[in-house]
Amino acid sequence: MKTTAIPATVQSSVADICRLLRLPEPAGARCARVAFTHRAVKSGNRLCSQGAPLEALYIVRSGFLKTFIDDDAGNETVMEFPAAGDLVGADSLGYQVHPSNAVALTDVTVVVIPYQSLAKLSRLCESFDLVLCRAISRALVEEQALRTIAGSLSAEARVGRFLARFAQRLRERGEDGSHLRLPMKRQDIGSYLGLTVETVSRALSALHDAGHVAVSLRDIAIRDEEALLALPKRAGGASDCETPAGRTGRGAPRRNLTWSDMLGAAA
Amino acid sequence: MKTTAIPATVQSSVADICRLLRLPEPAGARCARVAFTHRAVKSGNRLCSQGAPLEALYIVRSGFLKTFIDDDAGNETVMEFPAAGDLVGADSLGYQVHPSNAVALTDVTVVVIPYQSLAKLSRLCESFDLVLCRAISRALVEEQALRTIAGSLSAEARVGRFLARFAQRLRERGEDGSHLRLPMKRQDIGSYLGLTVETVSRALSALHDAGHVAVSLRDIAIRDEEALLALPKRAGGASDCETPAGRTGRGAPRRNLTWSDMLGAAA
DNA sequence: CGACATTTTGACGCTGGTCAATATTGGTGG
DNA sequence: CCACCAATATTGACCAGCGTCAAAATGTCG
Repeated sequence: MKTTAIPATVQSSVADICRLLRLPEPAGARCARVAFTHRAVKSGNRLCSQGAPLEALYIVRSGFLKTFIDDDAGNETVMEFPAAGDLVGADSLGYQVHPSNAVALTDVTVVVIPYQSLAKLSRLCESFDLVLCRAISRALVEEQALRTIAGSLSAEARVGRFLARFAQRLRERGEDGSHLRLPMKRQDIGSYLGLTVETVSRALSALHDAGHVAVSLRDIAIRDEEALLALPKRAGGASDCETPAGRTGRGAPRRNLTWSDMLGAAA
Repeated sequence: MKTTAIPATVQSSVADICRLLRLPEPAGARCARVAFTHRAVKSGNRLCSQGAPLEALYIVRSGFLKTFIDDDAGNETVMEFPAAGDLVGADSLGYQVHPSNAVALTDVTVVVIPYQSLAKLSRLCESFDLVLCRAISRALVEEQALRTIAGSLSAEARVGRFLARFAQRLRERGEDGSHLRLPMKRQDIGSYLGLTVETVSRALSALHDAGHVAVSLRDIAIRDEEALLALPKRAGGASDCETPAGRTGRGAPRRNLTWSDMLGAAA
């Protein structure tokens, strides 16, 4: 939960934001003037609600959230689990109201970018919008990647990828990644992956029994990340089309490339 | 395929682009100077390829495309079917290379927005980037909506929604919408919805037999759009939680709100 | 310690994936 | 114009993965 290298001020500059987003700062920019306030959200509280008018974008500084859509029947579909450095509210830019809800799964702090100030920013800080574009673009790719795996992988493989991806995101944020504490319920994971609670639970048990992870409630220890990513698409055959024997060969040259492959090489 | 109200010039202004995207033009803008060239792509040819360096964004003027991702095993996952007014290549902005392929399903013309000129545009035409942001944001919401239906609806309901959505998109572009000619194969629809070819075919036959549509190969006549959108989530129960009897009641006040609900009211 | 939420495990059935065969279309050349 | 072929679409039979229902186990909070 530590926000590496970003001081605990109550305001953030454009440079801070780019660092958080892990995107290069726009070229010639005297954006130093502009500063954005922070906001704290306690665990369980909402950051924004579906149907509410668009007021601001948020960039997470610390903690975890869950964004979801309530359909007409009342059941929710989880869209993302934003963590430090993720943009929240990007989906509302194209419309006048928020299409989704965001609640804090842990205590959270965010940088607030008021919607009104976006137009002003275009003048004050050229091509700051472009940084936003790139951040939204990334969210889009993430969403596409998720649809790819949800559409073609078995339940166990989806859960495996979810865990590996979560660990990778922790690593990107400077944490260990070999041990993780999930901030969300099984139900949320299921909704996120297009599965039921029971299936998620069973998949976790199976991965545990196979020795790929050690599951104790929401505490997960990653034992064999390779294996998590090499789980079969459907049934029967070996992990992939390549890798004739064994299971991807233990200590193969590639490390955390697999989800990145799908995302197509980060900038 | 007529590009309503947009002249068949070989260049487009910023205003033209906003009209195509169905987004309001940025406020105070002397963007008239800037002009973008067009490009024609014959049916079956590629607009851009996965892994290729990012060179330009495209906005479709006429025709249909298919964007898809090839995973390591060689099988493709269809992401979108861009039509007139849709942005192609938005997913590449956040990275240095194209994460996806785009091929023309029919003869296609696009407006080319060179990547290099995006930075220049920020100066010449303030908040043009913001228009882009909103277009990408819409794509993101579309993607989320798709995951919602793919994650919770039955095969038949997915195909029904797909057809209704396709008809709606034609209507948004000034066409009839009661009769449509699909530009893509069953296989593509299946990949798009997370189903197999056979299941798509069966679903279409079922919808045909139920009288909701008339299917003849790629020519589809929509007979009861209400019914297409009211198909059951899983199995057993009635169409929804509401609507006690019948099937959503034939000629109910709502028309093309259903997918829009999910998208959360267009701007 | 008791009420409740979350997680796990079991049994069963249906949806939809898989394999296989046939039908229809479109394109090409004789 | 028709024979021939590949690509696409449809249909059928089979069965397994996962959703559903039900209950028990474990954890959380007042």
